[in-house]
Amino acid sequence: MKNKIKQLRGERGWSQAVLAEKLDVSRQSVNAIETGRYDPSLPLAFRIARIFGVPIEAVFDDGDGA
Amino acid sequence: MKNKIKQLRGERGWSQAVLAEKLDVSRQSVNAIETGRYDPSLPLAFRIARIFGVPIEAVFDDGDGA
DNA sequence: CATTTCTGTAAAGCAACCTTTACATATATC
DNA sequence: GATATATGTAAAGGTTGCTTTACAGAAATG
Repeated sequence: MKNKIKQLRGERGWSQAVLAEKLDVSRQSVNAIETGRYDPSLPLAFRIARIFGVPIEAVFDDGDGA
Repeated sequence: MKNKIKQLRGERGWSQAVLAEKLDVSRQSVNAIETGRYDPSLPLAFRIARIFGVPIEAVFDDGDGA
């Protein structure tokens, strides 16, 4: 599952640590999700999308079926 | 995390077993998600939304922050 | 060059998701 | 009443998500 977290985060000038704090998760979780090591849970995906102010589909992309 | 799977499924006349087959998961998983015992993974949430032809936010609702 | 900030990754452990097998109940149709 | 379909739930086990602690390299700043 691809995502645009790095891009959205960069546009706002937030470090991984800052985003992690806003999301109430560890910095390692942000890094792991951003680098594609694993996908976030659905509740966390909602928080991520809401913090960036966009729909979930604007952050995550399963190509066509992952 | 609340969801409208039961409603969307009912509108289409699909049983839990039929939906499970379309999603490629077990019937028990569909039941557990539908009855709120746990949330689907993000990839599964994408498949669910796509099968119903609606955005993820139209199926799932975390109230305001779960 | 020294220090700080940011990022990437690893290991160990707990919690959540999802599976298979199995049983119980309800409703419908014969 | 018997059979079939639909739903709800449980237990055990594997996989994935997320944590804490820890180390290392890259990039900025003094």
